[in-house]
Amino acid sequence: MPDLLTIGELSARSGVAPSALRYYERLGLIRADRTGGNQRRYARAELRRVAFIRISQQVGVSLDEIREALDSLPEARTPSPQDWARLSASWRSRLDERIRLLSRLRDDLDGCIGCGCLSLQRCTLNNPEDTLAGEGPGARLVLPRPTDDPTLASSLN
Amino acid sequence: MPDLLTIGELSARSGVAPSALRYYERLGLIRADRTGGNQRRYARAELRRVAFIRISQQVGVSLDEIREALDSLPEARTPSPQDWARLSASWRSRLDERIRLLSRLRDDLDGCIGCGCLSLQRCTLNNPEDTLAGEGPGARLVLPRPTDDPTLASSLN
DNA sequence: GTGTGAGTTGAAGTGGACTTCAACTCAAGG
DNA sequence: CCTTGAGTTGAAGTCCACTTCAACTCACAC
Repeated sequence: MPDLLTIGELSARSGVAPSALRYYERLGLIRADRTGGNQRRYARAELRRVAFIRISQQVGVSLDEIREALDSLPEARTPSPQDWARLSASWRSRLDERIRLLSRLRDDLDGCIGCGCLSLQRCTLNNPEDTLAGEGPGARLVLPRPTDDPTLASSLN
Repeated sequence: MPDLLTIGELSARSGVAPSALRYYERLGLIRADRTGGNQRRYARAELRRVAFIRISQQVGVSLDEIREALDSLPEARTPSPQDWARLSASWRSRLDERIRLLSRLRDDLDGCIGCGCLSLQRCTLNNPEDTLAGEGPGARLVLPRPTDDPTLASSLN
């Protein structure tokens, strides 16, 4: 019934390096039982956690946020399919947003390639939310990572 | 005709911090003239470079690769719209690939949420290239970042 | 029992992309 | 002229997600 996995087995089955698994454990993302000789033994359920972690990273979520999400799982019992579904659904909007952003970038890039502007001068890239037209003339860059500068303005050429 | 920008101006117009602009310069991504007093003065064309850098980062390209791309621009003359178009087009397939991956993740996640498996047990997440079915029974994770482990196998439950 | 490959630890190192700091110098308005 | 905000430098620091290392110990097939 237990059927525990060694760190090497979990690593092989998840595609995550043992060192990374130990790291995840230190961060409180996964847990392991120990043998008498202090070696880790993972319940099969941990495989799901590792899967969730890797998927979440793909969506662009930090390990810290992933930990928070995993903390919301019931401790008493093995998480149910519904528990996992709830967690997965919680990333859905971020995934949508990320896809939307990249698709837009692609479209804009196509447009820019067509006209050769690329400079973001006229294309929608300038106005991430399409709502900044009032703040002075000209272009504004998309801010990929958190940047807190709302005072950008003016044209490129 | 020159109409040069100070680092503060370039920062404001690009949304990139001055420290980052200096960093880009150290890496050879952008360049600046100097005043008699050793202050940077940027030609307007640098704004395009910064735009290209930020767009490229969005696509998931490292600064090192961006530098290589920028190095392919003509040094003698100000890059033409065609030059920029060529560079932008060079990221297009990476952008497509990234979008494809995320879209697929979304679809799979939807499926998993529906069935509650999330564990990647049966869904396509397991087989990134749809071609690994022969290598032993069971699941395989998508490998988001370079991982060189082709020996993963077995089921999740 | 012994050899070997797998596992253990804490500490330190890596790489990417910047930011912060201290100690200065410049540029421009009043 | 003088003040003040903007700019300069190199070195060091930060954050994230790990990896590497040395020095051991375990587990298990023979």
